[in-house]
Amino acid sequence: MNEKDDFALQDFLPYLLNRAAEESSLGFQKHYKNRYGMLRTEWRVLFHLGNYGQMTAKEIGSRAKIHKTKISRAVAKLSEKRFVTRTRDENDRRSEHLTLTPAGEAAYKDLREHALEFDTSICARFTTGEVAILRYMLRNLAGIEP
Amino acid sequence: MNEKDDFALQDFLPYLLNRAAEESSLGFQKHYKNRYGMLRTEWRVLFHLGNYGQMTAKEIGSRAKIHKTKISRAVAKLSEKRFVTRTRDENDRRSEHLTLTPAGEAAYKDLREHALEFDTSICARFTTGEVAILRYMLRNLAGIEP
DNA sequence: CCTTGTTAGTTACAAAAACAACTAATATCC
DNA sequence: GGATATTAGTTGTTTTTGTAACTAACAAGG
Repeated sequence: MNEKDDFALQDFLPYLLNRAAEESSLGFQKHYKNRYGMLRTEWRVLFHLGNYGQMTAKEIGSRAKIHKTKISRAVAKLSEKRFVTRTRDENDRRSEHLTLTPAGEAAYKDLREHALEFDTSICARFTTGEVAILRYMLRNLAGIEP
Repeated sequence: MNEKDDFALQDFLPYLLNRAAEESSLGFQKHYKNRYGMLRTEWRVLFHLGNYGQMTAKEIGSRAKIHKTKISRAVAKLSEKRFVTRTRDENDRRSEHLTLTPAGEAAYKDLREHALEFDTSICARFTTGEVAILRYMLRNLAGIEP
């Protein structure tokens, strides 16, 4: 039906990347969804705060490349759940500093444990060298500095 | 603020995969979105039909792991745009065979051109060996047979 | 045949994302 | 100082997705 061509859909990188990302997200989702009723943006925010410490919504947004409306709503949810506290910056009263509460810290540590396990189980299918190359390439593609 | 730990968010594969996928999607999106007003699922369906020839919605769904409701809506849109025609299977009148119209074929070829270019530009940042490893790993992660 | 079960695809409704418009605080420049 | 522009974050509205329930056609066992 179709003349021969050097294009194959299953080799197209954006397609492959999306399929792989969807698949891996699905595997990890159940941890934060079932156990804490979180959305993807919520755990990303939680992880950023847990991983890097106190931050403003703005900083999380620019680091994780998440739109500010998504952050705003995620922070509202996390605040409802008493996982983060918001304190106004006294020098610039527009922005507020987000910090994990002890409960938020506990959730973060629990999820981090599962994340680490999940990550390890993925890597187990490949050699150490392959995984290193994958990470390096994905960071490059994602626009994250090494 | 946070005790040392061997977990770093920017190394977590589901996170990296999603970031890389989003970034690369964004780059390609403008072609099918601006030029043809398509959604992601629509171009995927179009590409499947262009790449593999006539298929049913079911087949596309299982190949691309897209839920049937998304396929259904994408096919409806593509049909409105006169990019695909639907013909009932006479032996099993539940399913219908989807085929690209000449207009659909033209759109596919045009987008395929851009896809190829885009893919090439991505690969240019890496060595041939790295790209081969990346594709192999992503196919594995996505659950696509080599 | 005729009940029961399965499958292809659609539709309806709820959840989430995208986008635009908004408020309130600060910065700039005259 | 005061008009104007920017910035941090929020809210409202529209699209898009996810999920469940549905229709219509077929299949199988009795």
